[in-house]
Amino acid sequence: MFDALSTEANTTVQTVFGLEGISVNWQPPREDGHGDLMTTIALQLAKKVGQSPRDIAQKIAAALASSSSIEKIEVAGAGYVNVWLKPAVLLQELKITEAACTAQKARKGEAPVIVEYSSPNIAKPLGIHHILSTIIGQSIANLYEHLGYYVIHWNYIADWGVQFGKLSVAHRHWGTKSIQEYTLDELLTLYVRFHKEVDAGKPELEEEARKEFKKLEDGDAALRTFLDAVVATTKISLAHLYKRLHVSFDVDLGEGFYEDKMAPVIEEGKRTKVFVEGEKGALITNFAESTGLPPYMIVKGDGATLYSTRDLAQMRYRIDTYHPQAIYIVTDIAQKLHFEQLVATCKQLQWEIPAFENILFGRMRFADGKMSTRTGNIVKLEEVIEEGVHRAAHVISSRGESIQTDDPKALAEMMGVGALVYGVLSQNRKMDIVFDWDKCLSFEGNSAPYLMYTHARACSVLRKAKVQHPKMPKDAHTFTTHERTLLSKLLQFPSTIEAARTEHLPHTLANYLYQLCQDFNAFYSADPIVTAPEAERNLRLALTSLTASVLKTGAELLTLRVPERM
RNA sequence: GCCCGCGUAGCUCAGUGGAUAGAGUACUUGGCUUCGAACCAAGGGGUCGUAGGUUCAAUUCCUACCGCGGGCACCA
Repeated sequence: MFDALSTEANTTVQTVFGLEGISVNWQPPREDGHGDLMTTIALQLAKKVGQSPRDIAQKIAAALASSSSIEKIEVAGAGYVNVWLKPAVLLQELKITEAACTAQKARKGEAPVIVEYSSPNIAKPLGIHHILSTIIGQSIANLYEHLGYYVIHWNYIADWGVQFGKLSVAHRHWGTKSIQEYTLDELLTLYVRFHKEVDAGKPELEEEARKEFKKLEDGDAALRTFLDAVVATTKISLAHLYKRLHVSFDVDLGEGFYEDKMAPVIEEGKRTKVFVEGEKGALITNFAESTGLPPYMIVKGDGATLYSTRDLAQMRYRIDTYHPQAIYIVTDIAQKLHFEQLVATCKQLQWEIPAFENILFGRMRFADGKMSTRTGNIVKLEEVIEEGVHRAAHVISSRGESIQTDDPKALAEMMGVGALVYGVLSQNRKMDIVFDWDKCLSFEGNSAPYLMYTHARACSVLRKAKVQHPKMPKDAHTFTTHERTLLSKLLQFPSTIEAARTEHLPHTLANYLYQLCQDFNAFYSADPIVTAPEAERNLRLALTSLTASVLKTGAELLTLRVPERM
């Protein structure tokens, strides 16, 4: 922000105090009444320069007072320097916010960023907890894309493993129809039945399932057909859900894809002695004691492969095929160790891997215990969405005449899905969440409908004024407090999305949008817009229009949608 | 046992090496003859888990402890 001022201030401080390489850390003040920008540079320099913070601050203020961009500068408190900028400077700066509302074109020739998220299981409906990886991942991918990165949205589908042996066994024993005809719910019922029978005294079923899966691994054609049918059923259901959530993928390779890509990796590890024999004939990697990492199993004692084997093969495949600049994998915190071991193993294999981060989020659980697909103790994502849309429809119909939308059904969808998604994205992803119907479908206060309402309200003002794209005035005599507060907030949009991308924290954007709404609504109720004198009217309409653009852009980055009427 | 994350208002959560720690919700009030009241404005409510340490300045960084959650070889 404000490059000209920054340069001027740096030069000033360096000259006045004879210091090299000092740069002034300008920040937007946290509270009103401290100007447009503030700095604590005087406090930081006090010891180095051997003067009191207030004296230093006074000297900086005196030197900068004549700057062409500064309207007022003052020293406050222990030695803060607060700056008020001239209206023309602030209005000029808003152009950067305007530009930030348009997605940047992908930079040519730049290596891709792979974002892996959602990663559902096959043959089971998505549970409510799947919303976390799905939405957090999509919003992070959106941020990268908006800021000009070439992003590969990657869905790593769990379509391999002993669970298919179990499913096949369950189908053979208790199946009621041909495999293609099952719904996901029915497949889940079969899976739950399997575990019930095991627990009820048929442990031999487990062994049967393992053998069944071994047959699949050995290329049994009938089982392959079985698996393909189940995958097809699952994908149809997923596609439907992803569409409602505004989530999309470029690649959706399953674990099975890596079946023939693991052997070379295992060979390489053996040859380089990175993989060594562990207990019961298993193949493991040991790490230096300084890493604090426990051994990592690559191949089981019976020769079967694991998650880790496939992830190594996948790493190799991604690097060789896409040459990505970064790989980000969005998973819950329980997988942290696994990915630390994966990266450490890659290093021991001397693979040159790109920037890598396991983007973690907290666990979701029920107030009365864990979610478990084994027992069927699962709240389905789709039923939560349906409930949200249902509740939204109820709110809409109860408002009767005051509703302005011409499509209540679409609005209910937008609100119901939005409430759920906003609930996830407005809090720090690292926090654990206890599932609660009312909490995750909130329509009040800091929630999706508040953003939607504010956007609809801003659009309504522009309709009333009969202007579509009002131009931001080049100058203004003065600002009201509410104009200035709103304007400051609008200025922060570009740095907010950049920080949300860098830190992989979409909730910082959600919180910013919420504050923007608060500032706009306070401005709206204090300052007349359409009926104001011409100069004020032009400025206020332009601020209203820019607020609407920022809200829409920001919301869409979070996978939300906002209406023009509601 | 070892390792990781979290602990902020009654509840649900933001936040930061810096000025008086903020929202929502709940409670108490005020504001529609005026651009959308799904809104705005005002009020009460806090030993920022506990104890030390570093710093001009710590709720923020470091250490220990307590509480909760997770992980620690044949699941993913």
